[in-house]
Amino acid sequence: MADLHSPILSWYAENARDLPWRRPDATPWGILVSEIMLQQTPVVRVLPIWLEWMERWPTPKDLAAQPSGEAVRHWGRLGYPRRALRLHACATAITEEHGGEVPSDHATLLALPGIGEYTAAAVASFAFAGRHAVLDTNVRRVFARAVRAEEYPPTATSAIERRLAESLLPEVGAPTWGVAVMELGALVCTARAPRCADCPIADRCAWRLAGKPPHAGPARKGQTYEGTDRQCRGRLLAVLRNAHGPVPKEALDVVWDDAVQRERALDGLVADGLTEVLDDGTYRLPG
DNA sequence: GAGGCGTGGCA
DNA sequence: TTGCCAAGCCT
Repeated sequence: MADLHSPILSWYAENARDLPWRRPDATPWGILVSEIMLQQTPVVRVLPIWLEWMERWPTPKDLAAQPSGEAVRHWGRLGYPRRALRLHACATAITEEHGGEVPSDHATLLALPGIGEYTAAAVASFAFAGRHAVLDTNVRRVFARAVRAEEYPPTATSAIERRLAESLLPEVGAPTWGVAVMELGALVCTARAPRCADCPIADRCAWRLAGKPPHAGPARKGQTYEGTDRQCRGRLLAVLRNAHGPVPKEALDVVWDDAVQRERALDGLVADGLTEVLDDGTYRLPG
């Protein structure tokens, strides 16, 4: 395989976006928050929320001092609000068990709520200059195409992908390499309409050289949303976010017609810790 | 390992 | 218009 490092690193030096969590003054906490917010969520939607969080809660201790419901409220419409809850739990664990400092060790990060394999590697790498393979959807797609001549990576991350990513990890400069490949996947080697004309490794991309064969395996399942419990939960939680105190149940009833589904969704929100029922039967974000 | 979990923009 | 997709994690 022809070398990928030089062209990708050169491309990144010229084309990297100026994102606040990539600047030299970004703290490990800021980087951790950005990684959680960016899970399944585009940069443009994360930016304003991240800036607000950093001003409001510049350290883990600041967030831990607030009720978890405040994290959910200021999550806004980022989606997957359980992430806000887990970030709050993260802040509490960091404050109580790690002296208020974000851990630098991959295994310790992995043990924190809401932090999985990818996020642990990303924080250890980007915040602490650790040498870890960061395998997110962008990196997996770039390698699937450039090396394996496949349009898309498999559904679940495989051992083969991990070995490949680790074998490509430079001895020096692993963090920049990781973010560079991610950026290439995000801006050029995109899922739907890759901009091969702008790609620094187009001349050696196995998938392009093979004539860009379309994805062969089983169709990748798309997720429906209209009419699901998820949509219902989103509407219910939006009511609680926008209220500044407890709301009567009637205020929730009006946002979803199907009573059976509505009750199920509401019970789910309570079970997940995203909603609290008070003694008088009103609802609010966790206080 | 498959399914659940929000939201909005774009091809 | 409507699926598809976006720096995943947890059960």
